[in-house]
Amino acid sequence: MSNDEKIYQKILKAIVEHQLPPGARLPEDRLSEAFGVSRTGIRKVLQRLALEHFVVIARNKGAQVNHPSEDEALEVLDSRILIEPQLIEGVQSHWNAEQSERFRDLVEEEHEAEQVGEMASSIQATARFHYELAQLAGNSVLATFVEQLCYRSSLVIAAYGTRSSVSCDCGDHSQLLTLLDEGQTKKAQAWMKHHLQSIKKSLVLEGQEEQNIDFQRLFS
Amino acid sequence: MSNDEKIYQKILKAIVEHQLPPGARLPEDRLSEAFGVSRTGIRKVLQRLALEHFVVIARNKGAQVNHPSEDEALEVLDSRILIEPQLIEGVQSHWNAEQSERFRDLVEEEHEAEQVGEMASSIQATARFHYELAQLAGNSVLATFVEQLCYRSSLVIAAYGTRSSVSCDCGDHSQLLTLLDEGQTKKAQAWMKHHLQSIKKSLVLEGQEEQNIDFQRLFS
DNA sequence: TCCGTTTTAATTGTATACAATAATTAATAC
DNA sequence: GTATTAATTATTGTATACAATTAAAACGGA
Repeated sequence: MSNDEKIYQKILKAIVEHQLPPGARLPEDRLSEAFGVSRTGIRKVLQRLALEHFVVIARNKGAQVNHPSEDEALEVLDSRILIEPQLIEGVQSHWNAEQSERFRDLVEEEHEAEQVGEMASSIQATARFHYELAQLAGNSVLATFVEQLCYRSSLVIAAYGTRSSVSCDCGDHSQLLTLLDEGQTKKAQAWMKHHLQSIKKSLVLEGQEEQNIDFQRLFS
Repeated sequence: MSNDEKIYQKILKAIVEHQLPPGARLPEDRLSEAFGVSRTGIRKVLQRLALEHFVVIARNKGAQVNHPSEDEALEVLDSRILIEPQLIEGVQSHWNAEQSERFRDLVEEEHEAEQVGEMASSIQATARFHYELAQLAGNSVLATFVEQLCYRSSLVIAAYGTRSSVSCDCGDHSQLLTLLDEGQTKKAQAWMKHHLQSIKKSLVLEGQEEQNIDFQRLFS
């Protein structure tokens, strides 16, 4: 893996794991000395992150972690609701014992992270479950798009998520695996749709956005 | 629009209109003198085009117009087949006389370009019809993705297309507009699916070669 | 002529310098 | 003391220089 790619991965990880919260500034020189490269390499990475909507770059003002709008948040989830259930069919056709075991390991990782209370790795593992499943459907163009949507979802959850956004109350991913094991494609599709919809519902879209503080009253 | 953006648009246009054929090399210094900027700006644009799969960059070997593999070609079309029909519902709900007229104008442009035999603008207009329709569905995340898929389709057609890939034999886009006018959502969905499938079928999957390009004249 | 090696040229990778712009602080007038 | 302006600092935008790498040409021996 190239050096640029490693830097990209590290920053992206920090963003989706909420170590760099939405709105955090990302000055080029600070990053360049942190990673031990010149600004040139950092700029390249930031441009990429901007194209993928993980950061926003304002001319002459630099980059900061994207704080998705409410519209963007909903659209990201809606996109997943439209695509991911449709991929189940392809997943089912590639399903076998080996895959089943591999994904159960992933679910196990999710559980462990959640038990220990490590929000960061829990989010990471959950996203990974979804986009590795997408890869199995056999269309890498769509799989890449879903992967990006999963990461963007992490950012959305950072901005608007609640506890149940991470470990949603419709049950865990192992239920889906069981349905796939049993060859119940339709039910698996329905499960996936419901799963994503419940994540969407768990978002709280209000409050912290633009709170216009009335200093007059506050200090009178 | 920033200067970078203008350069990006021009190169992208040249690619999707087949003036820069798949496989064409894009040396940084040649482009930088053609556009009158330093290599820095050109590199930025090339990186973006690479992320969007319009060019491929090989380390120490530079960029060239992507020649999509057969797999990629099929996956791009399959992605559209999966997504675009699903957007019809949202399109229908936003449909009105004004939109109808706007899209009929677009179809008119397609016809004119085709009459004159201008492959380039014909391809451009056809892509535009599809992604502007996608925008109407009300999900800008998906619309952006569909837009990219449409442009990538132009590249696929450059590599594997035939005459009927651009002006497909299942009839023109005005048929879809009529269905939308009549509120026949299901039929419109089916039409869209069939339309994209017939484009996919029109591809002939085998290869060809490259040539030499005068960047100075192309971009002056 | 053909093949392999060596040398040369062309091209990209990375760092740095300087200019342009925005943000912050200091200064001044009222 | 406050508000407005000026000066300073910090940060990004762009071009260029040089190193690293690859591709191409020249060369020599069989």
